[in-house]
Parts: sequence; structure tokens; C-alpha cells
Amino acid sequence: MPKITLPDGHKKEIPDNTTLYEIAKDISNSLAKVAVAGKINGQLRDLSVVVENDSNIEIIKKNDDEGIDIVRHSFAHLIGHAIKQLYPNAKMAIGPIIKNGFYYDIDCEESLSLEDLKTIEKKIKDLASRNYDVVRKVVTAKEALSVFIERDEPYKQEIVKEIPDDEEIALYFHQEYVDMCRGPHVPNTKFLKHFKLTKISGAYWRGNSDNKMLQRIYGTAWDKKDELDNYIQKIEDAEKNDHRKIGKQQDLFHFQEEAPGMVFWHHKGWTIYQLLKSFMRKINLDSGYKEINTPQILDRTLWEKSGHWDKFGDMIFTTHSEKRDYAVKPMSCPGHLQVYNQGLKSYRDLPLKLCEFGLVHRNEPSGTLHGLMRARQFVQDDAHIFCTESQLHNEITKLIKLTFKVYKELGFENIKVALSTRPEKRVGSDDIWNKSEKILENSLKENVPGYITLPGEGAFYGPKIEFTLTDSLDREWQCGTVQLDFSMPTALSASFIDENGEKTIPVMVHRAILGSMERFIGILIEHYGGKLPFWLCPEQIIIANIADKHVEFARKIEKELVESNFRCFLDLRNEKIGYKIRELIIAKVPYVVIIGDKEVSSGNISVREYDGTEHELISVDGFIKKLSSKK
RNA sequence: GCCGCCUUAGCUCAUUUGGUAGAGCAGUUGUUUUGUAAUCAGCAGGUAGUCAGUUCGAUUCUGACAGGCGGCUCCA
Repeated sequence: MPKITLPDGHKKEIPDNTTLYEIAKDISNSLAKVAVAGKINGQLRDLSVVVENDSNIEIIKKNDDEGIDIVRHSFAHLIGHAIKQLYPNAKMAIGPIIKNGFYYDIDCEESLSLEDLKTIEKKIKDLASRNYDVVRKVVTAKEALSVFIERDEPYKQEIVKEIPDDEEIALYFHQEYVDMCRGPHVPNTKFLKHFKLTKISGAYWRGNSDNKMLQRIYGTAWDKKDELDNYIQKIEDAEKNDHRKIGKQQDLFHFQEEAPGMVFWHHKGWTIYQLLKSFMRKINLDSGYKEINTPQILDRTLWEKSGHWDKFGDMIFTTHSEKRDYAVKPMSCPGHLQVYNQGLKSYRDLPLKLCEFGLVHRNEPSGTLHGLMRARQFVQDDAHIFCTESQLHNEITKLIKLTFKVYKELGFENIKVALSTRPEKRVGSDDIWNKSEKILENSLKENVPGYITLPGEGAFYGPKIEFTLTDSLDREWQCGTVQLDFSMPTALSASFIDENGEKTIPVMVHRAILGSMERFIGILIEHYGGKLPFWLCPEQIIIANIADKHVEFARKIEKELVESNFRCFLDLRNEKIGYKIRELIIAKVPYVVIIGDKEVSSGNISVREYDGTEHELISVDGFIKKLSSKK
């Protein structure tokens, strides 16, 4: 007779062989109706599991956070059930949950189309509506293997073989379909109602590009229909904030076939670019950096020495002249080392901070290009700090703080920070890696609660801290980065004379705060849905006249505003004011100044803000004062 | 790079069994002189991504290539 404790502290004894479902039912029938799983001592278990020992018990409802994930996971199994009915020869790989949904990787001879997805969706609905019981059965590895040999599921066989001996293996029987899973899963398909298969794509088996590419079916699922509808609506709305769409609508930039992955900046986009660059330049100068500029193409041998050629050779654009091979620079670091190496450096010069808005070219694989976010030509707000080991902690800490400060000023509060540690392919001894990872870790521990660690994701020359922002569809993009490097200064012969008169090799910190200017502008556009902060707007104020007789006064106001350094333009077209305003709202211009009879006679102006707020007949000076605080 | 899909007027999109394309907006001409999200009308606008093939005939079917989109892999 095990004794159980419920979340409210209530304790009771239960008969032997009591399942979680029976406990739920004992608490109340209505709870049992919505129960999809339970927790035994904090561990998620299926409702069919028998509670054997004294334990803390919790019942998970279908609308709990963990409950909806169980629902989603079970939906993945239903993809399996449906696929095997529609394509009996398909081989099932893995079907996990992801944020808001689930997917299943399938090896299937027929290539599935969006149309097929509808058929599969229909089949899933049909299966779910049968309200059949999902039966869980614990088996030995041997039994599991024989099931999947019999069912000709090679991927499942491979997975079974890798499960440790002490781990329990459970099969889930969905009528004639069998899947293997840690679970838990819903006890009956009646819980599987509100879902949509969203997309289909390719995915390598085990995420390894040497392996076969499988077909991945993505879906989303929710507890209630309106939650599903809201989610779909939210995605549709977010798609409107795509920087590639806004870039076209607002005439900011374009791409074309002749230069894949390289931006044609239009005037308005370039204005944003220059403003952001000036903003960053001031921060660099205020933070003690010295701006430099280095050549666009450099002899290939330099890249061989730095190690880039070895690791990234096929992604480096090259050119040649008079029998010499050059690399179009994919990174600024070797160039910065050349500047550092000019003239003997003393320990008194350190830390020496060189920065450059470095234009780099990287021949990114075609399939990875993504508007401004992933381009083949972009500018990094790059900098390198040359310092001694003992200065590192202080410098890294300053950098972390500076990055957060910059992001905050640009309107970003939710920033993912990760420590990426040594990769397999790397240069430098383990001692150095231990030391450098520790330095970054210490600074992060002191300054960034909740940072994560990405093992093996570091650069080949050192570990790094990555600052990641998300686009409107929640895709992650690395922006800022702080990288420790004990190798390149040695490889490219950098040194300084220390306090004892000894020639010493400095440590190098690579850092970018915005990362790629292009990417960051893409993120900004999506973050603000095209409605940038006032100081970044290429068009801050548009003056619109009511009729021709107001032109003269409109020009006078324009002159005053332009002289006050606002980006102010005239819209004197022969159109109704409503028409002009409509266009300016679509263009997301923050302020429209309206000039008509009332304004001309009073000498004041009327202003309409983007959000519709109207200020009638205010003084130009007052308006300028109001705006000056937003610069 | 890999898997799938897409590419029609400046933009957003129509055009089903293969018979060389149509709308809205933008443009332009005229009209309207206008008060906070579209004044009205006329005109013009296209070798249907490129190149091959099948066919009497291809925007439509097939193939290759290019670019793009969604993922996967990669990302100094």
C-alpha cells in the first residue's frame, strides 16, 4: 500500500497496482477526463503506469504546459500512423516535439508535396476521431528490436541498439502502428484535436550531412481551436514583418540574380545604414577603440598562416594578379594584426583596441542565404583587443556590459547568450583551451544569469560568447560575439615588450557588437515591423499641403525643420490630404505635418503622428523641442 | 551544398484538359484644389526567369541551368 502525496500536500494510501489514471479518477472524474499524463516524484509518466512506492504524485492535464507538449508528441505518432497507412513502405525515423509543435522525419520514396500534407492531415483527423486507446507496453531491447526488424524499420532498429541497458524501453501501440518512445503519451486519441501540418522539408538523418536526407513533416498543435487559430494568425502577421518584404515596400534595398547574397542599398536603406554606423562609431570611440581600415584583398599566404585558408578555403573568394593569388577578405583579423605589428609595442600600449567597419565577403552556401540576415557581402563592426592575459577578465567583462548596453539602446531586451566551447577541429593546446574557456565562463557567471553553453561550437582558434537575437518568426541569428584567441597572434607574429623587457605574445580578443551591419538592420526592421525608432527613420517628417496655395508656407516650414537637422521632406502633390496620409501611414513615417489655411493664417502647424494622434496648430519651435528629445 | 516548392506588367496577384495573357495598385494624361487611411476618367505597360526538348502550336507538358522561398547541414 504505497503512500502518495498530492501537490496540495494531501496524503493518502493507495491500493497496490494502482495506476496514475486511477489516482486521477479517484481525485475526480472531471480531472480524469482531461488527464493526459502524470508525474511520479517529478518525473513525467504515462497514466497507465502503476505507482509502486511512496511518492509525490501530480496529474498533468491536457492544457498544462507539459500536457500540451504530450499532446504534440502524440500527434507526431499520429503522423506515423497516417504515413504508414498511406505509404506502407515509408521508414519512420524520429518524431520529437519542438516549440509550439512537433515534427516527424520519414524516409519515403515518394517525395511528399504540400498537397500530400493535406491528405496526411485528413488521415490524421480520421484516425484521431476514432478515439482509440494508445497502448503502452514495456519491452526488452531484444523484443523491441525484433518488432522493428519484423516491421522493417531500420532507423528504429538503429535507435534501439543505442539505448543503454538500464533504460526502460516502451512501445506505443496505435492500433496496427507501433512506435517506440520514452513518452509519456496521451492514453487515447480523443485528446488529439486541434492541429495543422505546417510544412515539409528535408532533414539529414541524425543531423549529419553525410547521412541520407529524410523528409520532415512539421506540425503545430494546441489545446483549443482558438489557440490554434491565434497561433496561425500570429505567424501570418509575423510574416508581414519580414525584412525582405518591408525592404521592398519601403524602398530600402534590393537583391538581384547577378549578385546573389549581396545587397543593393537604396537611398532610404542606406540612410538607416549610415545612421546605425554613426551610432556604433561613437560607441567605439567612446569606449577607447581606434578606428582603422585595412585592404579588401590580401595575399593568400596571410590566410594560410592565420588558419582561415585551411578551415574555410572553399568559402573564400579569390582573385589574382601577376601570378599572385589573393583572398578577398572574409575576416578583418589578419589585417588588424598587420596594423598591430607596425612598430614595437610596449606593455604600456595594452590593451590596444583596433576597430574597423570591415567589409567582408564569404561565399556562403547558396541554400543558406537569407536576405540581409545571411549575405555573402557584409560589414562587421569588428574590433580586436590586444592585451595581456591578466587584462582579459576586465576586458571581457566590459565587452559583455557594452554589448548589453548597445542592444538595450536599440530596443532589445531579450538576448540569448551562449558560451561556445572548443570544437573538434581546432588549433592550440588543451591547456590554452581550458584557460580561455574558464576566463569567458567566469565573466559570464558574474554578468549574465541564464547564459547557456554550446559544447563544440567555438571558433577554431578559441571559445566565444555569442549574443543571439531573433527575427519575427523566432529564428535565431547570432549578432554580437566575443572570441578569445591565443593562437593567431603567434601565427602572425604579434608581440610586445613586457615590464621585464621580454618579448611577449599578446592575447587577442575578437569582438563584434552588432555583428553584421546588414543582419542587424534586418533584425531591427523585423523587430520594429518596419516602424523604426525616430532617430533611425530615413524619413522622419513629411510635410503635406492641403492645396496649392499652401506651398510657400510648407516650404518655409520644411526649411526650418531641415535646418534643425531633421530628415524632413515635402509632399506637394495634387492629392487629397487623406490620400497622402494613407500613403505615409503605409510607409510608416512617424510625423506628418499638415499645412492648410488655418496653419498659414496662424503661422503654426498641425501634426499627425503615426499612431493617429493629432496636434492642431502647434508652434514649429514647440514641435522641434518635442522631437529633439527623440534624437 | 542537400530535400521540397516557387518564378506571369514596377508591385500584389488572376489565367486547368496546350490555341502567344487579365485585374487592382503604382506610372502617365486630363479632371479635381481638396482638412487627417484611396477624386474621377482615359492611356500606356508583358518574348510568362533563361536555355533546350516534345508538339502543327508551349505561360501551360518534360529536362537542364539561374535566382528566390521553407527547412536541413554549415556559418571564421
